[in-house]
Amino acid sequence: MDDIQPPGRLATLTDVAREAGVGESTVSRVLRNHGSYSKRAGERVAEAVARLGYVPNRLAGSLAGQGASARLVGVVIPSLANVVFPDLLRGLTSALDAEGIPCVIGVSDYDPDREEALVAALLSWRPAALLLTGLEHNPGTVALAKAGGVRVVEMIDTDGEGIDAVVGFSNQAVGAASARHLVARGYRRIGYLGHDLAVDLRAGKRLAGFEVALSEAGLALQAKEIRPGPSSPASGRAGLEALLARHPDLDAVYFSNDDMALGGYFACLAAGLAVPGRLALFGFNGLDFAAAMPQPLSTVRTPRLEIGRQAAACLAGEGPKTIDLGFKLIEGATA
Amino acid sequence: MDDIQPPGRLATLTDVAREAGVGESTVSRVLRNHGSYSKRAGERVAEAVARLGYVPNRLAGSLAGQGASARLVGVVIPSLANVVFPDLLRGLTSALDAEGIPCVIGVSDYDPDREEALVAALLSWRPAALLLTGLEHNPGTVALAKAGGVRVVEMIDTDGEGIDAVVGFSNQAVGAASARHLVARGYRRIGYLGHDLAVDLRAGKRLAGFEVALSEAGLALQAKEIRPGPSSPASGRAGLEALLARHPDLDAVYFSNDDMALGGYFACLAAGLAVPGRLALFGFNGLDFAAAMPQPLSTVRTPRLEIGRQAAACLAGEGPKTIDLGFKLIEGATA
DNA sequence: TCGCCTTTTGGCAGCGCTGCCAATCCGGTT
DNA sequence: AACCGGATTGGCAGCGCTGCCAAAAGGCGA
Repeated sequence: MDDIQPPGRLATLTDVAREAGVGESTVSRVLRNHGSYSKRAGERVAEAVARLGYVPNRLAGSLAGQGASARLVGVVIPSLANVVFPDLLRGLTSALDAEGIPCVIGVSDYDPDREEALVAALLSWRPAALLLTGLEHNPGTVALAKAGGVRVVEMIDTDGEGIDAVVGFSNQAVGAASARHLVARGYRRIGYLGHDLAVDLRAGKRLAGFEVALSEAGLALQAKEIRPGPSSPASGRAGLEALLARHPDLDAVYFSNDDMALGGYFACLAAGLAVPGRLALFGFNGLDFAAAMPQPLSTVRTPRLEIGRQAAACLAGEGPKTIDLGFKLIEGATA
Repeated sequence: MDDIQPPGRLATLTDVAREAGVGESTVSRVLRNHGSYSKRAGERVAEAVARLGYVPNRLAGSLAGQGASARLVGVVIPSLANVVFPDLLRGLTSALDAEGIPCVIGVSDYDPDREEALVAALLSWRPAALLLTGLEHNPGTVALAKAGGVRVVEMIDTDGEGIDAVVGFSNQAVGAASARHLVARGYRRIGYLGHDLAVDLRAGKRLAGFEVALSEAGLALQAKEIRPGPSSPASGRAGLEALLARHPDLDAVYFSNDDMALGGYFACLAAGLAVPGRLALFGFNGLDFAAAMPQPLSTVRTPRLEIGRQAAACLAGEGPKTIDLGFKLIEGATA
């Protein structure tokens, strides 16, 4: 622990070997607990490590090791502003920490070109695996990922073809289930309120599934309000007010997610509209606050943590694989 | 782009040099745009790179380079469940992406021992800098960080001594300002509702500042309810119900953060308590939903993104430095 | 055409570690 | 005392790249 380094230079494995009076290979074997070594050697190395405050250099280790890939995984997510993605990371890190594998993250801001650049940047660290969000990528991204020679896991969305492994649920099915729920409850004049679909493709898939199920019931969406920018309660509140101003006769609104729905709920409270008597609200994600509302929000709970965990478990595997973790419709009291 | 690699082996800089008919050093210079090279050499290298689908190996690059530190930063945060930390990461990555520096993250779960382990693990990647949360760490963590020879930036909290650079705001001052606001508004029977303080030390500092300011006004906290586990709207709702059951005479409640306050607000709505007439609510963080509530939440807005950005800016700097980014009291309509 | 200076270039050591291989050690046999 | 097999050990090449240096190539005025 004492700082007896020659200033400016960190201890190396060679220093440890000298200090412990053993060979480099022995130190390496002891530190990785790989191969056989005597108890005595183990002790001397441990002492020397403590004395020098040695921290192994994994850059060198990974470079020298078999396959030259690092015990790191690269993760590209579109945003950190939407709780969904931190939740995903949460599941991931909880599973990966157990193995001592850290995540290197990149945030694409929903921009496919940025995603491609991030994938290239992350691959340059020779990660053991690459985790992407969604199934839609630039051709260049796919080419890079395939050529990179790493396991690729795509998270969240199962509606389409994956590069390698896919872990998530069907957004179309979520939309369809949501629509069927509203129809079964007797709602007929249904509107949609969402954030930018061109950007959040999965929200678009949900809406597509929603409309299909609606038309199967002989209904059609009465109104659609798309707000620019990311989803948020503020956007949901303003959006619902705008939607109702244009279509006061709606009896239910399907939101692109719970954040938007919370804003919608606030708009109803502020305007004194009875929920769900005057207007029913239906969300998506099953965030924490949904259950704490005076009337629990009707929504669909997605297995976000579990997706992260399963994605981590997938890294070990081989070959293409799709894991559909499903979702759970929460009846709630707003629809 | 075509996949003409000898199977299983990724192209190396030497391959590119051969393909382009130039020396390795020239390729290196071209790729890093460092040193001088002819236009012709630049073109030939660019072509070879494209032809081979070459992705540089930064493990090797960092190992060979000066100082042998990687263009990576290590980040340790206590949690991903609380929006605050993703926001911090958001600020960080937005600033760092511009420089092409990715973050390697570790999540400590508010456990100092885990934090220490993560710091050791991250240092083994020889990051250019280390970003920690808060000022309280194990002695071992501090020793590692100091010996690691990297710039250390501690984020969020400025109430205490930092290792190197510190970027954040004073949690004590936040608590004091919150108390003064409630006192000025005429509230006298004030309670506190928080999540686990032993774990979230910064919430504890806010409460300490709050109580000091209260006593300076000749008042004292009437009741304190601490809920185990992390903060959440559900915990806030259950907590407020418990608190009011024990102390029905409170006229204001200070919450450990906005999530808890939102739960409290829902509890009031459900119980038909007028806010702030019957009970005033005061939060912390200034999250997005606070402004969208029918009555905007009275809270304190913290510069989370800015902390991340400034922390990134700090990495370049030298020597100890403390940046207090302050906070903003949002009057709102709930207190 | 020649010499001189600047730009451009390639060779090669070495970053810190791991994997391989051959050397050494130890305990029990013959 | 010589021998044997397994456990333990150290030396060293090499992972892919960068930094340094000396060599080669141009440019230009005399």
